[in-house]
Amino acid sequence: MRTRSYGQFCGLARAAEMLGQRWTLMVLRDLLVAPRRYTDLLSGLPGIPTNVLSTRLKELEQDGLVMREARSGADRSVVYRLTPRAEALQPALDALARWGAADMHAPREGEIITEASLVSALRAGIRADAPRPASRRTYQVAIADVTVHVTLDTDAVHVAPGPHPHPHLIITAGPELRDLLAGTLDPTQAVADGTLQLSGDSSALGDFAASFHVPYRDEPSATPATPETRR
Amino acid sequence: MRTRSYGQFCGLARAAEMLGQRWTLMVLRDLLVAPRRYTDLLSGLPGIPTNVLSTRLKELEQDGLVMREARSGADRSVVYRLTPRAEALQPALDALARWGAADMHAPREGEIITEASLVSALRAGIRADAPRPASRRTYQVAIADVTVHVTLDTDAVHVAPGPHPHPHLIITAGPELRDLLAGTLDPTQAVADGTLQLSGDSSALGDFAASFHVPYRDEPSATPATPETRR
DNA sequence: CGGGATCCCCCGAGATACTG
DNA sequence: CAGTATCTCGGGGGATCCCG
Repeated sequence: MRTRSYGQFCGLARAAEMLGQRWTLMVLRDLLVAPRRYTDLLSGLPGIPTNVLSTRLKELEQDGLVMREARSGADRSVVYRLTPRAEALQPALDALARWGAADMHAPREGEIITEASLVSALRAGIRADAPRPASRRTYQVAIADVTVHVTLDTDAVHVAPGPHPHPHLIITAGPELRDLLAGTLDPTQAVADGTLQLSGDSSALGDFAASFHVPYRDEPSATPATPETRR
Repeated sequence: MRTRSYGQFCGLARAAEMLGQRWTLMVLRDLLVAPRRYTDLLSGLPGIPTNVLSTRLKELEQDGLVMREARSGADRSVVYRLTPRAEALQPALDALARWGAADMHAPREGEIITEASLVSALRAGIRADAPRPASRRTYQVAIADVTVHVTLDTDAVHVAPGPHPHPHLIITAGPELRDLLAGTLDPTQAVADGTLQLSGDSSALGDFAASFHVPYRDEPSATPATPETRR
């Protein structure tokens, strides 16, 4: 049985009817990163009950947001893939993610970072107005056990899961990467004190930092030691 | 007791934790239009149980999204007003509303149009790239029993609830206004067949139509014989 | 009359076990 | 691997009641 309608001829109400169920946005976030199998989704969303995931996938399929691809063959796996209709959610989910990130400073007790959460955060933070580098640059970003890669093209930014075969620069960090995206973490100092670890062409870090921006709501008053300027 | 966390360091998860409860987005939509009293919200959201509205308002207040203003004085009314933090949701809710409107053609059985839904739909549909008129134009838009007004300034578009004292043009329509926003309703023909009723400076209709755009997902090819198909 | 609080019922979510 | 089955429990739907 589907959730009751809100009874209004309203785009936001329609969206809320399709997306408002618990875990639905998280499932879509994961599928926006890449098509996933059932168990991929389970492991990427710790805490989701299996019956709830099962129910959500059926509802999303019925709403025309998810396609279920049963692969017959060697690996009899089932892959869930977003429809174009669901992919059109990207701008809206990015806006929501930016809003939610505006007062997300550090992980709360027990909060983890997943591949999908990192890709989602970076995609949401791509600045349209960023100066693009003269030539393509590639990065690998690692936090804890998740790795994603970023491509700075001369005309676009791409974020995708997994490592990059030949990145110009490998950035290894912790949740403090959040501050780098906000512009409240001085890159050179962060490298100096080990918050950020670089491997490769360190000079490419500036282009990376300039390509993203996820501001905090109330720019925290400069920490005494680091009077960091913000944009 | 608040809803459980998703356990991830993720802006979208934070947003979902604050906004994902049933009716929350609708309450915020109404408050984005104007501060409201408890009974205003009840009447603007037919079907919401009073205990749910009460609970949502408390949660929103605790999350720093709503301020409760108890007016002592002649009218001892309580007014709920959004905080700046909640007003920052506007772009995200607009994006969601556009997405939800993309396959919202006609009202489903029993669906109504409220003041907040109309203001919200128009605000979500403001095109940033629209040509602005040489001088300010004002409109009053009426559907069924709700009336809102629109101001086309030379550098911005404003949508607000209620009538306008001296509109250049009064537009009276039905849900087919949705098709006008999508660009699939020919204004001159709609006026001719009574779908749109104008009162005032009819020549201002073009500027109005050009200022908004809420496309359908699959743009239905302009049906030459029957311009209007769905209802 | 505005602004809720209280009650009951039931569905949906959480947790876990089990199966094709 | 990809779910279904079952149970419990909290939260939403709906109606009514209460208080200043």
